[in-house]
Amino acid sequence: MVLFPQNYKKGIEVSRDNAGVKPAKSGSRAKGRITLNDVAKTVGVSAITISRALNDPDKVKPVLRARIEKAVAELNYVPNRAARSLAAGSTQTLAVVIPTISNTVFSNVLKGIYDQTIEHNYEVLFANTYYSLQNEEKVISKLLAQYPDGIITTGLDMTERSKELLQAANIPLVQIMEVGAGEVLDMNVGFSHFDAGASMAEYLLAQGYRNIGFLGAQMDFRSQRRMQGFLSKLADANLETDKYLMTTTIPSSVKLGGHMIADLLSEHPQVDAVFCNNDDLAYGAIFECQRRKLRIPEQIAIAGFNDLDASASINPSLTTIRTPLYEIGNRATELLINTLKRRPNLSKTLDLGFELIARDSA
Amino acid sequence: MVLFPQNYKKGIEVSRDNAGVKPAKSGSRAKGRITLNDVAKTVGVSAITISRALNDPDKVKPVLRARIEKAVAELNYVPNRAARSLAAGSTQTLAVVIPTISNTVFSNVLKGIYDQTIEHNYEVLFANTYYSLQNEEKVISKLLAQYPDGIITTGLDMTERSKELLQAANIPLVQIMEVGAGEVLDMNVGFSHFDAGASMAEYLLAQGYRNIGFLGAQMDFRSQRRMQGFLSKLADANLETDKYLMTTTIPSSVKLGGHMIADLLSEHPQVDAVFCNNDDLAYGAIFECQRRKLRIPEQIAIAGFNDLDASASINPSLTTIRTPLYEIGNRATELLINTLKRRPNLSKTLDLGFELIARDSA
DNA sequence: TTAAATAATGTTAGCGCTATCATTTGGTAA
DNA sequence: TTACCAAATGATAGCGCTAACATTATTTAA
Repeated sequence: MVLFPQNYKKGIEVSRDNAGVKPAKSGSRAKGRITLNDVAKTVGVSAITISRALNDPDKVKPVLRARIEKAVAELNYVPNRAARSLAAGSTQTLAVVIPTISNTVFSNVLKGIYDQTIEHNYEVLFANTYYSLQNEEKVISKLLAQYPDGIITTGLDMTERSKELLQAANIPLVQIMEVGAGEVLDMNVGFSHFDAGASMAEYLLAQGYRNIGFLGAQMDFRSQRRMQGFLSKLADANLETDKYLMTTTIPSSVKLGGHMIADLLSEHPQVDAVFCNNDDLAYGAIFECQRRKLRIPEQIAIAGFNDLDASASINPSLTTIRTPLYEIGNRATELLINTLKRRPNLSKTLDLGFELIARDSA
Repeated sequence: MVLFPQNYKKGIEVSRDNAGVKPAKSGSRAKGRITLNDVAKTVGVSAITISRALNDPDKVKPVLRARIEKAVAELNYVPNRAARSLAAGSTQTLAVVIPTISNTVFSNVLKGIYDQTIEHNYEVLFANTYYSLQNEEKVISKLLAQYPDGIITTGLDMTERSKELLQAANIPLVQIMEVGAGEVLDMNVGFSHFDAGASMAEYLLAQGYRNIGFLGAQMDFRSQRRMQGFLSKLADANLETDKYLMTTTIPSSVKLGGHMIADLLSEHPQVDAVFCNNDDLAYGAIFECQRRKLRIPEQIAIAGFNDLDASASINPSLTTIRTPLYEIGNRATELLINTLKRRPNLSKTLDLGFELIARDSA
């Protein structure tokens, strides 16, 4: 039978099967929850012994420990992390600042972070900046109020105030996604977006394309640097850089990719290759070209970025750049936890690179 | 200039531009951070006044408030939420339990949750169950240790122990994604997966398809109920239900969709329509059919579930069921926050429905 | 003008836990 | 036995903040 309490009011006593033990206080601030002291009274030992049994079991005799564990289970005791944090000065929490959770790129990164934290018994607090440095400043401030033991932020570009806050917090920090494109405050894990863009340009040039376009959505700092890397190689080859360039600050989506390539082609039908700054955009471009009966890559080549799930399966399969998203999250968290556990890191900066995956679309 | 502290050791003093004020204590537990008391001393008022200026600004005279805000900014003071939580008995934190963050479905739900929490100044703590009830039990226990003010869990199926823990926690709970398919512990937001499945079956039947297959990945409880709803309508129409059925517990992906339809077609080339339990799977199926030069929907119809970003753009555009993912997260959080703020909710259960989007693929 | 009401600020205690140091228990060697 | 040491457990204080009540300043009403 399950009866869920109808009333959550502070101090309201809710019936529980607690072996007769009731929460000690039900004053106005009491939450009516079982505390360490309740367990201690039940077992007949001091509170600190319960604390030890839970946090450092080896310090408590096995027999007593067993009794404590039994009482904890019976009373449904759940330690109060706020109290623990306050007393111990550590929250076992990591803060994560990403642009938006609803982008596959960052949900993959976050998964990498999550899997590492769960293994080391940390919690994850995340916040979205929605690609705004002002928002970032706000959420950093909010997250720091939770006194995380460490923090991960996205990108190397932030406001001076954000930097100040992070330094004043005096906790390890990993800036993720990008390396080699700005000031690093502490640690850094990612890859070079400039090089990634350049690498795709070189590939397309090597394939013989000469009227090469660029479609960019979102156009955050990293997108811009991918574009710069890309255009620098076109410039090196004495090709047009501005002519077939189309960017927007609208977030990337499949639909947007369709619209953008439509616009580009209506202005410049001679374009023979397009680098989309995100696979989503590239999917949309491919679909739109299909509708226009343009053969890919014969009439127009399409390339993407990130190597998302569908890229290997789409027709034609998408030439793209694989980025180590999960690994970035995972390794960044590893750096953080190593630092927190006073284990040395080989390096404060990890360039995890990228990989150009040549498939059929270009 | 930015110099990041090289040492995070407790109590180590790090130089800061703190207008001469140093953290009060640097004992072994002190984190070397500025506290309310430091601000109070700087401004020359009591700590509680600082607290009020920050939490309930109207209660402090504007002139004084301005001085306090200035001091807070100069000292880079960040309130300690653990201390606040402990003193106030509220953490301003909501816990979220979802199967996996790396599934677009749940990252959309989480975004809905996040956007609502940010507006009301709550924090989000999330955990993944990876579709395991045992994991769910563990993460619920871990999350409750943070004493969240409210909690959102996914689905109606959980272990007895999970239910016990949630009840003992005595905080508002919203079970999301599904309604009408099991015991609700407190509040409930979602839609009927059985009905959604049934609705797609009716549509396909109405279109005249008779050799109708089903491809199911992951096959968690909700997938199963979608399948049951779907098959029940096929049975009503006296059609085969088992013959063209293919399921796996492997997580859904585009690639998997391709493999599954390939397998299904090699066994049963007569299949004329397939309902994929996820759009990802449907994309993969469409791509594979294209490679086999099967005309969609003339030779084989494909339908999906969730109406993800690419579904409207793919060729042919995908007939699917649009599910209110963002809204589920958003409304569930709204219910939770209303409850926490003692505002009445019209209902403890919200059926947000679904919508069949008929496009070209079926 | 003075009392009463209200606004603004202060004092005190305590939220639930753990660091630190103190004490007790049990085991070992002399 | 006694002295000694390690292991196990306990007492105390305090982490940084806010609820509750107390006091003081300011405004308003009579």
